Amino acid sequence: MGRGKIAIRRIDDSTSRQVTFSKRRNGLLKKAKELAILCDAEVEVIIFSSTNKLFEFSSTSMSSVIQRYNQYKEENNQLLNHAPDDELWQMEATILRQQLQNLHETHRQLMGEELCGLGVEGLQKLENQLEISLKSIRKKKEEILTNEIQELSTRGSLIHQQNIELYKKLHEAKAYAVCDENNGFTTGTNSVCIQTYTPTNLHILACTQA
Amino acid sequence: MGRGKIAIRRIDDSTSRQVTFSKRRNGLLKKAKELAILCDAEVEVIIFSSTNKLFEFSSTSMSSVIQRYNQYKEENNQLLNHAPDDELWQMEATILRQQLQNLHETHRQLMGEELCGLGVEGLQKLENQLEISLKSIRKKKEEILTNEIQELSTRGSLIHQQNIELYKKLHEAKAYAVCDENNGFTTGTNSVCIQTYTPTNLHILACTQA
DNA sequence: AACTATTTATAAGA
DNA sequence: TTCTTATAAATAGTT
Repeated sequence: MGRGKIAIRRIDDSTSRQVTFSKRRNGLLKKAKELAILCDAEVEVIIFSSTNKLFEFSSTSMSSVIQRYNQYKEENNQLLNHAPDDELWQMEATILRQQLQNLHETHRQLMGEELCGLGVEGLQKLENQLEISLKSIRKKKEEILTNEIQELSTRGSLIHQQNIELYKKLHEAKAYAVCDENNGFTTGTNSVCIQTYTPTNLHILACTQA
Repeated sequence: MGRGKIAIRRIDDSTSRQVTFSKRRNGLLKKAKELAILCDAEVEVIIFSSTNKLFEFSSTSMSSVIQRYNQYKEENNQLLNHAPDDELWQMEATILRQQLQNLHETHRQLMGEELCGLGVEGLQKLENQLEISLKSIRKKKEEILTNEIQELSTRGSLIHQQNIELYKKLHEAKAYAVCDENNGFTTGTNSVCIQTYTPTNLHILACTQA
């Protein structure tokens, strides 16, 4: 795949080999990753360059794959000469992995994937379960929203109430200030001012703060 | 690289995923081999399918690569090489148990239980997912039912067809029996015989079919 | 398991 | 190393 075709054997030219290594290494790692994602597989790649540099990819954890690999090989080769502790933990891990796998399958079905193994009856049961789930989820959502609205509304009217109080106080303060001014020099305009503040402003307030 | 482009994410259809796995697995192993040869590198690939089958490639010996890998890692992470086997397994079990627990929680939420940890947004996402699931499940169910109906219908008409054939044969047999009585006479009589039988039987048949 | 239309990887060159 | 581009190779969808 390139300008020309090359035979699959060691590239003699060192520079060219280095360049090809870099390109193909990336290609391999990319494809490993894609395979793992696309096909839900556990994939692990280890590469040592001729200059002894390490490159790796692992879809899960490297050590877990290696462990699993060893486990697989041991099962096949029947080289089970383990210390008891080892075996116990290993067994535990195996059981857990199995459980995880089962749960994974159920989970997929709940997500509407991998329905092939199910008959009409199974599908119906799944459907019923999901409808129950939906009902429960919607109820919970409504509950939260209702609460939020309730709270907001309560807080709103509280604030509004405070506002009214504040304006009342403000008004009183102003009224006193006017009275203070009247102490020395009296004019007709002052009394007019007081009267215009009292009822009208409170009404306007109620509108703007609501 | 195919008839169409695909997004790199888990393939939902299980058959398709299986096929792709098979193709890409071969591709990956081939490329690993080529890289090892072309660039004189030590390459190792381990693949576990979602059905837990093992596939592997190693340019030298697998255990030697793993050993080398562990040696390489030893510098950064002493745990992998130095910890006794049972500790490694214990670690693995712990990780698996954690994964199981996480999946369990998600599972409960899909079942409409334990929704307390979720906000409105999370609930909405869950709801959307379940609706997608339901759609997919109902589609599958309908598919199965439609197929069943189709099959029954096909089998029904097949049986009916057989019925017609049987009646025809029966009639012919009777016609010949009548002709045998007329031993040696010409075709004129035969055709009359047939005509008297034919329409009646077909009529009866037509009624049973409908 | 083949086939083939496309997409992707990459060899060569800059 | 990185970019470009012509071409080889891989593979998605189809039969």
